[in-house]
Amino acid sequence: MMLEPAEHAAIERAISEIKVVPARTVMVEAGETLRHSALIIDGLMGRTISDRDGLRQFVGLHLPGDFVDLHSYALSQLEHDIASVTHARVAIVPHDRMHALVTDTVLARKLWFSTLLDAAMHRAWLFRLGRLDAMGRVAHFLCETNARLRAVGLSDGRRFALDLTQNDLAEICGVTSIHMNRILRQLREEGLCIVRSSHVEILRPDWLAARGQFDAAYLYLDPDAA
Amino acid sequence: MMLEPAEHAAIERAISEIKVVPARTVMVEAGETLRHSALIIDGLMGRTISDRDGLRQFVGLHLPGDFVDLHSYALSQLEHDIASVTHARVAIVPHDRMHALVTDTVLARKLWFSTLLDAAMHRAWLFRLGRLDAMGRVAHFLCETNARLRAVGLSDGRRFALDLTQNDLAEICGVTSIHMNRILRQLREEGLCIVRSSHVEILRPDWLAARGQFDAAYLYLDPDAA
DNA sequence: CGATCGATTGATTTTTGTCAAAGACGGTGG
DNA sequence: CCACCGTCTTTGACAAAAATCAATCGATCG
Repeated sequence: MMLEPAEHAAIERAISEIKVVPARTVMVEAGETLRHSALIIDGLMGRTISDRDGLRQFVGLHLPGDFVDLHSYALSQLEHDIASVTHARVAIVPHDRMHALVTDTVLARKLWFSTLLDAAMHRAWLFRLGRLDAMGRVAHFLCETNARLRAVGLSDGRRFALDLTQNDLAEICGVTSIHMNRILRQLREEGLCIVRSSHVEILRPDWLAARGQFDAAYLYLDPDAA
Repeated sequence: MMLEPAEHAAIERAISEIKVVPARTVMVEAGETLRHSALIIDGLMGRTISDRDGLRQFVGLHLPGDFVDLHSYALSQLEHDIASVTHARVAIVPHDRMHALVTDTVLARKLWFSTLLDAAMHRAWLFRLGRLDAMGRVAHFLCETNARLRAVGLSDGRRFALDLTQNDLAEICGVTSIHMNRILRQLREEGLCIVRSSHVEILRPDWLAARGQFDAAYLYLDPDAA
């Protein structure tokens, strides 16, 4: 989020506790009244909406460093669940301490900005689900995740650790897990990329980006990232 | 947005001009550097992302009263287009005048809140595209639009004017216009609702909501709306 | 070692997209 | 006033994509 050291320190001071969340646990349920937001220290967390049969659609995936539910500060309740994917640790920032933070209008704008980035990512996901076929969706998601992880030093641009099951990927891309399995095999057979549980290797980044019609503009990353 | 009269007046004073946008015109192109935001006075506008063949995916639809690209204030450029659907009039608010507005921290929070509502709607759209079949998507969209129009007095809960072609609906729901046509016929034949260009009549609001698994919570509307 | 969870595969059905062509409708210019 | 035109809607036949059903396989864990 490109915070000044002083801002970073201010946020750190606002942390009331560190919470450990086991893998595959719902941390926040839709409709719950919230009095704090959470910042991911490590692990993966997802924002999910369930249909009437309990089948989930991921509407966002959060990496270490992300403010996972800053939205709840202003909304006070969320219309989706927040669940861990892997084992995770989060820093809890009570909303009443947040009030103090946002009196700094510069920091307030940065926090606002970060929620706007979430919205921009939502829109990219809408494009993905609305206009791409299953393989395109997977390609797009992998490119996005590669870019995001690279921005925080967790990918070298081709390989990165990613602890998602094929079922998780299916819930992200809006397809069945069986179909996801076939798509991953195809990607492997066509030499585009290799996706294993916990690890991704992109063999042809440019081809994959073309297949997923991926353009990183919506991530608003530093242009000079490695 | 539940503004106080004084806040409303402040925003009105910030308007620099009223712009007329003909139907089906791109007002803002992705990547453009923006120095102002727009508030819809009348007409429909959409936020769209095009694929490489120029096929569009709507990632949002804006009604009169909506701040259509408040996001651009903080982002300074957008990663999607903003285009009119019908003929429209918008009020232009220059970003430098916005700076003055957001020194009022209460108003700043309300503007922030309104962008968070956009994000919440994006998430509902993600659910729609990711988990619902074509008929469910249409049902969900119609319920949403009915609820939003009702909130601003433009629907009685069953009938409302809506100037969208079947192709627009298709671009919103992520299906082909041919398939959209078939879905609308089915909805008509099953007695759920009648969609004509420019007019929608919902015959069984509860059935339609069930078919689209629609729950208005994400709109954060006043509970006591008519 | 059995149990469980995730990955994998084949056969089949359902949904949706594609191609091609008409029909309806309003607006425009002759 | 009417013929023409473009846009939107409608329909049918067919192809492609994805879902569903039913197993099997493999690894990990108590």
